[in-house]
Amino acid sequence: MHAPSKPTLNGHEIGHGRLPIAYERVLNPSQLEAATFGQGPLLVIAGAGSGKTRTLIYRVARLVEQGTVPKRILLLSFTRKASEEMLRRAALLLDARCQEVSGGTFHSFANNVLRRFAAKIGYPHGFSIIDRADSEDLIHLIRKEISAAEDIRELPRKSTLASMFSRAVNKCRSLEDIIYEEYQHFGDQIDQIYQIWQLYGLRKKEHYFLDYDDLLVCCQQLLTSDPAVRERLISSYDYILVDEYQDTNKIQAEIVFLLAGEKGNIMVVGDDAQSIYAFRGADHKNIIDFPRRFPATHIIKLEENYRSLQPILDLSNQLIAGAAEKYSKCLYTRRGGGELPKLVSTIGENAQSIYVVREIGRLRSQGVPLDQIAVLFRASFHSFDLELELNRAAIPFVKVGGFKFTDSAHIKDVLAHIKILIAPQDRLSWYRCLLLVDKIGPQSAQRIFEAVRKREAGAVGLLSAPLKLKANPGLDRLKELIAAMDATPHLGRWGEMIFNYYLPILKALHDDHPRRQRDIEQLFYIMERYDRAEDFIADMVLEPPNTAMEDHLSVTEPAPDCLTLSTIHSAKGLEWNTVFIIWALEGRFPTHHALEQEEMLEEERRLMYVAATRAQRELHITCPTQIFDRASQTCLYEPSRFLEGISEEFLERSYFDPRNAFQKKAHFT
DNA sequence: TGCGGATCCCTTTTT
DNA sequence: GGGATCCGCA
Repeated sequence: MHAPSKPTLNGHEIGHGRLPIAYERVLNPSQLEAATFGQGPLLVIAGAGSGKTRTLIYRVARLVEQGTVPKRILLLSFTRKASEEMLRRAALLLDARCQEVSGGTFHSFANNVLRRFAAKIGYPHGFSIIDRADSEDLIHLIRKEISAAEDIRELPRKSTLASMFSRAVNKCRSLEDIIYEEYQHFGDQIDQIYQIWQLYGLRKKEHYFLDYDDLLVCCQQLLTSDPAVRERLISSYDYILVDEYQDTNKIQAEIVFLLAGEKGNIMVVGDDAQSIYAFRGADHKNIIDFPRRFPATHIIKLEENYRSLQPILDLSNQLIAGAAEKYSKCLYTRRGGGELPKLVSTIGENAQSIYVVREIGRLRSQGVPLDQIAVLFRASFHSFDLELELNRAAIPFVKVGGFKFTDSAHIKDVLAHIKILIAPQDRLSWYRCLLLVDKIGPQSAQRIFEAVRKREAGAVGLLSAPLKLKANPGLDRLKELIAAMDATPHLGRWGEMIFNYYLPILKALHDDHPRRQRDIEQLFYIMERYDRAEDFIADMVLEPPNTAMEDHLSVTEPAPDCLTLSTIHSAKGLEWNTVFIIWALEGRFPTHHALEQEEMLEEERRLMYVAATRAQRELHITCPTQIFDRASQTCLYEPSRFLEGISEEFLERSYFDPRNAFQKKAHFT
């Protein structure tokens, strides 16, 4: 028997015009069962590359084909990009109705629900969503406020505080528990930390701020406390489909449960072996608990892999077999052939980069296009040296993951000027704008903000607020900008105004302003697609462009024939002909942060598994040795523990020295 | 009060 | 190499 064939058009699956889709011809029996499943709860355990997305697409098409109103299907997935892509493919398969399916991330779904019922959660005039950086800034202000000048150094820094709070919320634990379990060294400061947490909650209320976690919590609380709202939402959807269920946390699982209602037409798809978001509270036990919450659950397993050649699957199975928790699947393929995955060690980081560049050269000469090659790594800074080598070799690449476009100072600056107009109570954005003005520091910024707030006249209140300040040309320019923006309530016109105002500031602040200027132009290009500033800002917080700026923002078509550099987290769900995993070095991957805790190590292992299963035909793992690690003050030289025990039968080991090409290597010791 | 320079720290993954 | 903080000068 053959693997089911995929009819394709431009690489995408297509149906047969208006003819019924021949599900049984294009899906394997398990996929078919999932796609055509009727009513009731369904759990699909889908191994890597087993056609999970495909199955979901066909299920959406099937439901629509059978007459379900598209809007009444709710598809929750991990990123908006993923769900858009899914619906696009479903539309190709059936027809444009599929594009109308409701969907998005849990956070964007929660946002939509809360906007509709804002009054019920105490925000009759709406709310703004703050991202992680904003939330840290707010915590920072509180931290400075409450600490007597002498003990501020004793307190955890703002990012640590933010992590503590977020973990407590996402894991549904008390702050005390989190501190005692994961931050013992701050046990003495627990009272102050708790006080900061409470003030943080208060400040958010005062400013109508919701952070990422609040979106989920408020949504869950709304569903729990208001049966009428819950009924309305339940009756809005006939079917709920959740992708990547292994990466949901307790609150998200609860939301799913609350939405399912009596009908329980809920399908979740996931793979416990690919759970890599425990650090933000994801609980892969949600998958295991699902049949308990929905006793009538039907379970389907997808184990046949259509992505990778057998040697890659063998290695992946070996990787996950070493896990403490046993996983109940084993991937197999019917496609033969393929070479053993390689583990290549080099002396130093640069030799690793040179190896990757040379291999990419070889692949290209063999006709593999660059966009079929990816380099994956644990943390985004791991690719710095490689990026230099790629530039030297004139190999174009896009980098995904890590620092985001919206994290950079100049983009945040621009967004802050929009935010003060649409949310004049937003203290953080006011501070940000005011501190950019010459001669204005924290003290003046605070006074000005309070004066504007008292006016209760929106951002233009700045023009009439009584400010006891000396003449300040910079501030006058800001006033002019605000007046002009206020007089022109068209988002499309704001870009130019802010640009003209901000450009001199940008030039004075950053010596690399040409690059930053291009970023800002890109931002305005994205902005043009929006009518309402509120929608634009909300999207920038909830779904910021994921590529790390430069010229290839995802606004235009994906850059043609370009190598992909990506964190493993951002590579989830994707696949390439050839994959390089770099820095498979003990202390880097697994990261030294994980070495002490068994659970974190297990997550690192799953991460390695996710990385390896991205490859279709070739897999190269590299391990630079003799790396001095500043954090531990030691020299790192051991390959990742996940590879150590794997026999020669599954992994070919060699040593690469750029000066005299390759040397085979029998064994590591 | 603002600001530039010196010194200390730590360096992950994402909505 | 970049933040956060401190300190001294204008």
